[in-house]
Amino acid sequence: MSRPKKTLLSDDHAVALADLFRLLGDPTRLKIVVSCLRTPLAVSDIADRLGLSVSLVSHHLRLLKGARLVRADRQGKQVYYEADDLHVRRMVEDMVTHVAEHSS
Amino acid sequence: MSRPKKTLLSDDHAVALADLFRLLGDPTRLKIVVSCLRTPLAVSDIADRLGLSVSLVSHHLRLLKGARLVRADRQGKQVYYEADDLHVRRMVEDMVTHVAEHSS
DNA sequence: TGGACATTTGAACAGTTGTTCAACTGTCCA
DNA sequence: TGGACAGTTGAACAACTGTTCAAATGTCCA
Repeated sequence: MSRPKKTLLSDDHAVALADLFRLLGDPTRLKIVVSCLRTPLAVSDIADRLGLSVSLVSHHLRLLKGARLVRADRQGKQVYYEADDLHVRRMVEDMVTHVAEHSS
Repeated sequence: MSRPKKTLLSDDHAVALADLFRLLGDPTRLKIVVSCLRTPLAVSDIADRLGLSVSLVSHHLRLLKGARLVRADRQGKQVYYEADDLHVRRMVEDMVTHVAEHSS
C-alpha cells in the first residue's frame, strides 16, 4: 500500500514497462484497447466502430494479446476481445480520463 | 471523483495520449524520465548514472521536453532536468511501482 | 460435403525511430 | 582572450513498425 520513496528502475522492469507503453503508443492500437475496455467486442465490431480493416485490427490484437493487455474468447465464429484484467482497465482508463480533463 | 461509464476516445485525444505513451515506450528514454523523477539532474549526471553518451541523453531529453514530460533549468554550465509536473510524476511512478509489484 | 462468414497469418513496402559521430553553441574562469 | 567544461544539434544508417493485400484457417449450417 505504501510507496517507497525512491523508485529505482531495474533494466528488466524498464524494458517490461516500456513494452507496455510502446504498445499503447500507437493511436490505432490505443483506440482498439479502449474500445474493448469495458465490453467484450468481436474483431469485426471493433473494425466497424473504428473504421479499420479487419486484418489490421487482428494484427494489433495479436500484439496486445501477447502483452496480456487483452484476452481473447472464441464464441462460435466470432472471437471476442476484452481488456485482460482489472489493472489494465484501470490504468488505461486513468490515462484516458486524465488527457480528456487536461486537454488545453 | 466519479468516472463516466463509457470513456469514448476522440481521435485527437487518442493521438495526444499515444504520443505520451510512445515517448515512454523506449527503455532508455523511460529510464531517463525515471532518473529525474524526484530530483533535478544534470545531463551528464543522467548519462553517467545510466551509462549512456551525453549526446544520446540530450537527444532524448529534447523529445521529452517537447512533450512537456520534463522541464529544463540552466544553472551555469549545467542544465538540470526534472519531471515537468506533479501529474507526470504520479503517473510514471504509479506505472513503475505497478510493474515492480506485478512482476511474475 | 460445400459454401458462407469470421478471423488469422505472411510477405512486402514505406515511413519512422534510436543510436553514433563529429561539429557546433553556450558558460565560466585564469 | 583563450581554453576547458557542459550541452546541443545535424547527418547518416541500421533496425523496427504500421499498414495493405492476398491467401489460409477455423466455424457453422444447409
